[in-house]
Amino acid sequence: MAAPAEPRVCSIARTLDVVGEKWALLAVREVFLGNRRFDEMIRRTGAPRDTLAARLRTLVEAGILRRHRYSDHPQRFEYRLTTAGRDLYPVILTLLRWGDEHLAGVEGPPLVLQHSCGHRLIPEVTCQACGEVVDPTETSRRSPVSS
Amino acid sequence: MAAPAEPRVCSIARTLDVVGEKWALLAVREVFLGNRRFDEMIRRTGAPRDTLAARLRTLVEAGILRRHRYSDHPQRFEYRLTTAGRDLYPVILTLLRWGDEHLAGVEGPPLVLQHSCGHRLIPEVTCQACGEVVDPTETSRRSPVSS
DNA sequence: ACCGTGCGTCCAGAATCCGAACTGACTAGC
DNA sequence: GCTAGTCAGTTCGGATTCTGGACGCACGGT
Repeated sequence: MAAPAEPRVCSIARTLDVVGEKWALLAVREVFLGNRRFDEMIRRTGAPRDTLAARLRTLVEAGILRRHRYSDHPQRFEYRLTTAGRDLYPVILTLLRWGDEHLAGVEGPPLVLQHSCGHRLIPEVTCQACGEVVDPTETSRRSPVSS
Repeated sequence: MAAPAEPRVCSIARTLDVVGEKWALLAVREVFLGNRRFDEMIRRTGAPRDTLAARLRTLVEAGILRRHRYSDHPQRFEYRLTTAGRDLYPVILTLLRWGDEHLAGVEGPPLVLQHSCGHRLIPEVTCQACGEVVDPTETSRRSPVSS
């Protein structure tokens, strides 16, 4: 009986289950940029209202966003990042960088970030232990749990 | 005439147009892990064959994967990363890390990577200019193109 | 000739996404 | 008071996309 080798259990897959749906990360992007309200997100992302509403629900359920009431009488909510949501910043940044490098038109990157050190922010992924920039050829797998 | 404020032009959105579809990044993950063949990817990702075939096509069109013939007579192809594809490694790593931190079960991360420096790889996103770990509170927007 | 493997395609149904219109609770202007 | 406008969604029918299962085809081994 040939082992069916069921789908790899993996944090990448699990993360994509949560933020991999269309518009999810764009909603998170908007919150990072300070646009926390529904209609503003609709305008800035171009998502259908319906879809955005569904996405925000799942992001709240997943603990990435938090619904915060900013008006009582017409009940109005805005969406804020939780700690887990803020931890998505590296994901956003690496996506941004890839797009800047591989899809930027002649006009260059449409959104440029500035780091507090005074320079333009160019995000790099480094090894926490040694600080070196990480390259696929310099990493290997380490004894997984067996399966 | 209220400005409709059309969707933000943004490298994140553009990147997601290319790799944001379901299964796309899992296919790329498999190639990073060395599984370059169709059936192997099917087994390891759990994607439907049809969907994977479509995804591989778009990834090839997008210049992320390259089809490489490894057998002539039964024409057989495997999928290899292009330079642009290898540049997705940071995206994969940040997704992995987020999942490890926020979705790992009691068993801990199912996939552990080792860096050539000898330590377990824990990827961090740092500023190319100053080397500091990047925090959302320490970045700001820099003169966008106007819109 | 027959079975198994590798790499897909084809198909029909299910799930999801889409845009536009609508609701409901207000606020601002006249 | 009446009309407009804003905000945060929901509802709706139609368009897309995903899904799993069956099928096709070219081998290779026995």
